Amino acid sequence: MSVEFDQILLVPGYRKVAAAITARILSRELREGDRLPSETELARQFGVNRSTVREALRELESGGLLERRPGSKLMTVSRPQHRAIAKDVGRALALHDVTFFEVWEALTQLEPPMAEIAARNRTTADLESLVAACQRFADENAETEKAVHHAAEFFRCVGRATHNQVLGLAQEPLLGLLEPSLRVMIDKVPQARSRIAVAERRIHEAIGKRETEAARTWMARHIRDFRKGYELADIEFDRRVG
Amino acid sequence: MSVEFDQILLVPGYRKVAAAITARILSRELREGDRLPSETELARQFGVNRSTVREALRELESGGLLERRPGSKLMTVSRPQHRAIAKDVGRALALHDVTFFEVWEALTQLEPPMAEIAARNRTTADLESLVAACQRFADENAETEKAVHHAAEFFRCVGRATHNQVLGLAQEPLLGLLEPSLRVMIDKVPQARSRIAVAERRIHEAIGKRETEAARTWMARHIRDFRKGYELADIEFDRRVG
DNA sequence: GATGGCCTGATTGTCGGACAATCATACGAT
DNA sequence: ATCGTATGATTGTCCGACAATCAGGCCATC
Repeated sequence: MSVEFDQILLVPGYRKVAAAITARILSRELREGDRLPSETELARQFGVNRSTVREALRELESGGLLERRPGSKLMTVSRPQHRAIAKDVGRALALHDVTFFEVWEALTQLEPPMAEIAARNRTTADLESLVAACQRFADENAETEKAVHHAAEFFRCVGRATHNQVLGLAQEPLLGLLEPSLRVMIDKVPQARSRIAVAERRIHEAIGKRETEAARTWMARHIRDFRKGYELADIEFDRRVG
Repeated sequence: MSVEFDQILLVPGYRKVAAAITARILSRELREGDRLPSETELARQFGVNRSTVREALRELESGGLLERRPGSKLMTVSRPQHRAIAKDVGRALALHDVTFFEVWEALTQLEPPMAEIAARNRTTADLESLVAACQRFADENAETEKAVHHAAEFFRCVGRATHNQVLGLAQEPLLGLLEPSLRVMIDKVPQARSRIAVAERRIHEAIGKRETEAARTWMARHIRDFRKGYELADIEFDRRVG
């Protein structure tokens, strides 16, 4: 007869403290903008040393659950912003040796439906920011850095226009990986800038007129163009990003 | 004439240390499995106190870049695992008051293409684990908890079968949110279990025969069924998840 | 030779106390 | 009302300390 014991795990104090505060935030007892007690006070309440509290705070801080308003020492509860989350995800993907192809394939699947949904759900304000983003790309695409940034920003506007936070967030890490990919391609392909500008215009026009099918189609074409760009720039498709 | 100064930001030491180590990991100087020097040694190298190093380590640890093999004190470099990342993302979405509908809509857009890609790229091993997951759901769905878990696990198998890490990771937070949604629905809808079982079988059969269109279609139906389930269970669609 | 016991040094988790720099706020001077 | 100043609170960093645990070597036992 074989006796087996469960692994006994001893959780360090700083993680217990972090878990306790996290639970309070998730249960909404602590709401966004609420100020956390001082470190000394927390140490007193939890009955641990201030150093232990500080280690716990670093965990929450890097998870985005706490933040400090610029130029202030007080820590306030915050909802993790999409960009911050995306940074972590993008980093993870880069470390997993994600290839250009994988990023492109994901964009292929994700973006056209998003354009369609955006065409259905966009508000007037969405449309305005979409047009503005398109305009910014058209106006300031001389510097590689600005061009890349504005191209990604256009996608973000589409994402917001879907009014679906899940889709918006799912897209974000992709854009984080698209930027470096685009950076190495855009200057090698002379016609890239104009093609992007045209595609963006078609897309925002379709979204503006609520033409769902047209929006999807032009977005699909837009993404296909990226692939062509990579081929023209002679970038191997199984090269890893980042 | 207006003079404007950039905001001067003083970065605390623990964040500089964290950034320095992170950079080493992202540049692959530190590779997965490498053991980090001891805290005392790091403190010596960076010329800061051990407490400062520890706060930095907590940041990296919660970001998944460092981990401790169970029952060991040594910290080793690690690539953030998908599940860990997804936990953060799911938490963020929950705090942003994501609704059932948003999760469902995202699944609607994401899963059918994934099934199609899986049908194209799956290996024999993928198919085996897919069949096994399907079987596990069919066999052990009496307990709510197990049923929910196995249902999500089936999606994960499909995700792995796509051989696209980006898609697999994008899907993960959705599953994290699907589980609680499914948990409140599955026991209220008598026919839910059998419908899920049937859909899973159709999907894995299509993937097995590499019938891309059939895989997509059945997956789409599978997701549509979830929506019907919510309606039957009388769950308001704009209720927030979590 | 394999196993287990024992010792030693290294490492982590936690603690207490300390201090400079900065922030928040109230008070007073101009 | 605006600007300085004083005061207390808070954070960032440091130092030193110690128990608990881990890693590895040594040795006796079987």
